[in-house]
Amino acid sequence: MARGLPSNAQLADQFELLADMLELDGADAFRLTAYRRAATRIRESAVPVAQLALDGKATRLSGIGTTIQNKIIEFSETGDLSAIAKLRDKLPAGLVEVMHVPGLGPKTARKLHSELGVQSAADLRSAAENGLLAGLPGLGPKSEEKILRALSKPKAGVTERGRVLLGRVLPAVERAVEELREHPAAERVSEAGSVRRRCETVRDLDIIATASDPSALTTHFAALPWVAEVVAQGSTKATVVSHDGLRFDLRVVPPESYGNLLQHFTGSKAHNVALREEAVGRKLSVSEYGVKNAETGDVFRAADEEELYAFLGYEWIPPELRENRGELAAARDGSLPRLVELGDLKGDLHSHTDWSDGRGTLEEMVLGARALGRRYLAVCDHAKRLKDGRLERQAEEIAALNGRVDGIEVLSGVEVDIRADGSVDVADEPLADRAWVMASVHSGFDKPRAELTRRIAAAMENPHVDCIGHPTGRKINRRDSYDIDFEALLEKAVETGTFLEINSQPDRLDLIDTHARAAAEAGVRIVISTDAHRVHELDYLGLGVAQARRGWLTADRIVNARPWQEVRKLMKGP
DNA sequence: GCCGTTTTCGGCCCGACTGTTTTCAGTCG
Repeated sequence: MARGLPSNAQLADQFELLADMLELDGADAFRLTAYRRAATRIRESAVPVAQLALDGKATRLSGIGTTIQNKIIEFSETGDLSAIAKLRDKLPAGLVEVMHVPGLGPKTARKLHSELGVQSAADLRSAAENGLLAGLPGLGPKSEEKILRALSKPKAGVTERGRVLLGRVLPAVERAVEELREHPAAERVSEAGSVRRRCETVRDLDIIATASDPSALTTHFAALPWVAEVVAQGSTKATVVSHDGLRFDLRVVPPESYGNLLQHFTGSKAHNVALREEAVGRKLSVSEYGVKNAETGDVFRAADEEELYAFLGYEWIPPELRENRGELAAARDGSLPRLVELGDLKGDLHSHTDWSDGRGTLEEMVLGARALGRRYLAVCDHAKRLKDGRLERQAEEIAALNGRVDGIEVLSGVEVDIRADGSVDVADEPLADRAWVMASVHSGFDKPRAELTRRIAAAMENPHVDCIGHPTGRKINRRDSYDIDFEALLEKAVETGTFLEINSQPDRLDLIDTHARAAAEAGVRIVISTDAHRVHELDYLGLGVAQARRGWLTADRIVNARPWQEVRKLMKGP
């Protein structure tokens, strides 16, 4: 892999900047859409798009044609885009931040520039404070006030603040849906929005319902015991905030268009836009209220999403796939994957106990796993905490536990550290005695790409290492992935027969969806495991399954969708 | 700028809300 190429994120940022500046310049709106769509495609790609472009293969990604491919090459080789440089001569660079102030857009930003000479957010603030805005055509005192309010909020709308981990909100939204279903006026109730798509973080929680008495349901909702604040409440819509700061939106909709509305409010936006674009080609106009035939004027309303997708010529698409990453084409030709489900998983291959940094005892963890229906549990305490014979003593205790606990098999696993030189912190012989070995990087995250890649590849070469734990090391909202040549590691994983983990911890979910998909396509087998450190964390497995589903994974790619005896056959030879 | 179940040219999602307007432009999701 060539060194010093721009990352996908850097490329995506360039094209978004280019689109913003073109928009300020008054360019054709469809060009902007094209650049923004390409930016998304690049950002979500699991492989380095700069390299793809240099190889002439970036045009294989939908939304990237030769013009954009050439711009990727230009940026990769020169570190700059002449198209952006040209626009910088025409427009002050600070105008982009003006345009991003909530409530403002390109047109208003341009007007502020031409009429008042505003060149930056700072200029905008002083213009507003001096009362200069209200005098402009199209703007009034309310706009001025709104702009000042937006500017006083530090970086509103730019940061990831306000997004909450899926693992935190999922129990809350499931409880809310349950409580609504219990009400006599409720008919159908479903989560919607990003939580239904199982995005790793979400902002608001959307719920869609039908009811015999809509206002009775919204009233019931606003009065639930966990509600701290009722932001808005009408007969068909209510917005509330829970005591722990989660914002819920309930919409009660007519039963005959429940399918249209649930589909619309589940999104994603990109999925809906693509769906509607495809429909336009067949003279159908799709909205949340129905599908209108442009020629006959007939409106099709769907009580179910299945009917809606079928009417438009698709299989029903699982919400986790609705990100405009090829699901529409697959649903049209009947080639959607049959996604893995929580019920497919037979065991959990990564857990900790109080032998290392876990909080539960060996027995508590095992009984907890059994209670959740797991048929096996690998205990993978950190090797560095199992020195001086403790590794062997734990194995004896695990054997004893297997003797007296029925219904679950306890595997004597271990989690070893991958050292800087790629070796692991347990010698071959004791490692060979363990039934299951996870190897993870726990230090030196900021080392250069080549070094980290070599390091993990070396661990994969170890004949006792079965699976790489949390392969990219990211922590959501806290730490980026470490810099690795992911493609090279996929090749190495296939070559050595090493599995990769989807770690189900709410702030890890590592591999992420796009990486997991690329791994499976490359032929790598995936382990979905909890990395549980306490009994209740054994329940996180569903989060890992959700991430796997977002990565298009089927049960046959998942190692622990098999009984332990079959897993052993997939593992590296003795 | 991209793309092809009608297209290599001529299209490109849809509706609500806001603030400013007397019929609409801009912004947002």
